[in-house]
Amino acid sequence: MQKPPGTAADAALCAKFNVYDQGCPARLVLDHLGDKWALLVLDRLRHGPVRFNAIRRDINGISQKVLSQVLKRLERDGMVSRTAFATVPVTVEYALTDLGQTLTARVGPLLHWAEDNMPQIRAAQSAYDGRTDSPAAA
Amino acid sequence: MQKPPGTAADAALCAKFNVYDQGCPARLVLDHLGDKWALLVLDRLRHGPVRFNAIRRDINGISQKVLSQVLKRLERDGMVSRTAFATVPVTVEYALTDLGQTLTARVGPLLHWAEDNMPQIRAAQSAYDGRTDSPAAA
DNA sequence: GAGGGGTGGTTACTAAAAGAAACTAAATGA
DNA sequence: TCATTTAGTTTCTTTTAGTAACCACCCCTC
Repeated sequence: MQKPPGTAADAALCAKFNVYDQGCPARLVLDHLGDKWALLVLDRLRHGPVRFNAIRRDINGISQKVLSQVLKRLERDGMVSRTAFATVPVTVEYALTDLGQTLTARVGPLLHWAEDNMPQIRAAQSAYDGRTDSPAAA
Repeated sequence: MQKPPGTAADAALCAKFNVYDQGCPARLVLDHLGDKWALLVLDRLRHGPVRFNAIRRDINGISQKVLSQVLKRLERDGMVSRTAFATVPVTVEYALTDLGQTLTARVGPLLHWAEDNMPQIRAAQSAYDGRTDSPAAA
């Protein structure tokens, strides 16, 4: 056993910008960002404008309802623009705004990280599940 | 009105690593990453080891249950290490693993982005809510 | 020696969200 | 005539998230 850790004084490091605070506006944005679908949608739009059903087909498993909700939220937050074309049937195109592009630049690395580190994650999971004291080892 | 957009050919750009695919292992990780609490916990651990109740106090609004679940998941995925000390009462310390640190390096910018771009987001929300055709303008 | 507080959780209950499937409506193609 | 396309909405069911209470353990004060 190691010796007990230092208890306090590190909380001060998180005082400048309180994403940790419930009332902080940044927390409201995080609520939208902390959503796997939103992350995927943002990344899907990275290469240019995409139509509703194209996104739906590409992001395997997303429902129409959720996609509709996510897009509406992202549009409201100014990250995505919605453009309707007078075709028949109507064509709706979603694209990243300038703001959305600066965000997506930070979302991409996160998604790539998951892809690049799958072996380590898999190994960690196996090790964890194989541990005698793990909940998985019943 | 603009002219209709190009329909296909852009789907191929997303073919190399399919985070978009339901079965893809990276998608499973994304399911954990796409969680506001996980993002906050990872960021909270950035400055060094922290104890359970310290995280709980700092991350305003998180419940014990959720924190417990998130930490367990992050530990299983090999991003966080859990160390119990033989103090009384028992002290449990959570810290980022090397893997977790490479991830947190990408999570931080995302959180900072939210903090830095709040004015733009607020403005976009006001503009959206004030639009005559917006759902908020009933 | 009876409370009050701190440690790190788990368990039950409930409120909110996600997911599946059907439906809208107008027009095109078979 | 019927299926398909467009972009969604509506309804219903299942899953998840969150709230609150409780557990055991020990220290300290009163």
